[in-house]
Amino acid sequence: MTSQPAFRRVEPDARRASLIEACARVLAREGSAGASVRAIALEAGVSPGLVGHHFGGVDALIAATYAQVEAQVSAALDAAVAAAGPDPRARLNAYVSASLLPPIADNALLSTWIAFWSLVRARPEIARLHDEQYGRFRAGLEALLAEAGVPSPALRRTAIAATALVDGLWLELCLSPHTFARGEAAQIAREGLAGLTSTGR
Amino acid sequence: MTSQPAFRRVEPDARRASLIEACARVLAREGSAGASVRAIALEAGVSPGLVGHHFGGVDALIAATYAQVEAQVSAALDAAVAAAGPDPRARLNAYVSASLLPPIADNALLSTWIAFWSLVRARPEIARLHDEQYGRFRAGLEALLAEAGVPSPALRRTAIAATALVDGLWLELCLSPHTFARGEAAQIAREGLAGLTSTGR
DNA sequence: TCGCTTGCTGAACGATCGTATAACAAGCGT
DNA sequence: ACGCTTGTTATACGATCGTTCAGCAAGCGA
Repeated sequence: MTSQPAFRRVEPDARRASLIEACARVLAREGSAGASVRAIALEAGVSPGLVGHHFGGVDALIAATYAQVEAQVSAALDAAVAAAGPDPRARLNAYVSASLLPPIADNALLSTWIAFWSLVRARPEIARLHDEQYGRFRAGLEALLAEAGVPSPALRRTAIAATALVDGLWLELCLSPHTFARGEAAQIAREGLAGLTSTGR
Repeated sequence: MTSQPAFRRVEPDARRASLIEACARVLAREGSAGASVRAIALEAGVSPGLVGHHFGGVDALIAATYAQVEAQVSAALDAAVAAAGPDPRARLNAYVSASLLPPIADNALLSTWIAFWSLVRARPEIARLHDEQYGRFRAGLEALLAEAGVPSPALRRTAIAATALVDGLWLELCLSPHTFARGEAAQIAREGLAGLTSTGR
């Protein structure tokens, strides 16, 4: 009778990725308060010591998870824009709509995102990542708005408003998912965007 | 030499109010993660045991703090609307602008609010309070929108969009206060509202 | 097949968490 | 002036937190 190995050795990059995924799942399920080293390690099926071994501390793991989630969202948005074709208005709509439809407007992803928000004020590293992410999101939106003919002076304010609209819908979608459905949120965002760009002059 | 009293006896209601204020300050300063019984008691200048004595547990204190902050915000918004006079459009603008100007768009208040958001998913009592608060905010907005001539079919969607716009601006105002100023946020909200109501048809 | 590298485990540490409770004392009523 | 009510303190308890580290073992290379 040959006993199976008590654990599997995995190369560091793969293990780090596995821990990041587990961290995202815990953040989604229990919020930032429940994202303890032990809970994450249990979720990943490894011992608690591994977090310190691969990331140095739980803060670095959470920051890495933020970076990875943000990269996923950015990639999905870029893909949606690319799939929308050349029409500027369609590309703009695709950017905003995609933010509020699967796979981005996924319950787990939104919960993870709000957990990050709650950490911004406490952890400077998370705050830095947030600023970068917000800047990127708004810059992408500004570029699409410019393509769509929004004049330069109104660009910044329109982009801020549209970002706020999307973030606010994300927030409510996450906090009380029964208030409205994902499809309705996307529709509201599309209509709202039309209003924001029409009077932005 | 007469030694001064080691502590002062205060009637329960006043002590509860004092603890609620201390809780709000801690939430604003350190976020939800830092709102421990001991930190709150230290902030209030009392012993940790008092929290359990007056509220039964820290969860009830946080819920009570939520309720009190929400009541303050509601009162301030109602006052702003009342001060705006009879014109429907002015009342609507006052409602939205007041949400993004002092004293509501105060750093401490916004930080407290985001701390509550981060607790919604973890604590059912907070989730219930949030649903009530969100419903009230949206209902007030719907009433003002109806006054301002927004047709009934578009009422719900427009109110959701406007609420999302305000929440999103709150969020960013709180997460990275250096991105834009409070006054700019109020201006963006006013312009955005004009756009939302013009094409909401 | 065996040694070596190293990913990994699991226990232990001190700090801090929320809560319960016995003892204390402030200050009003008599 | 003194007893009584009760608001308040201080301590203790068990659980859980993040982190550390000595040692085990997986699995590749020789």
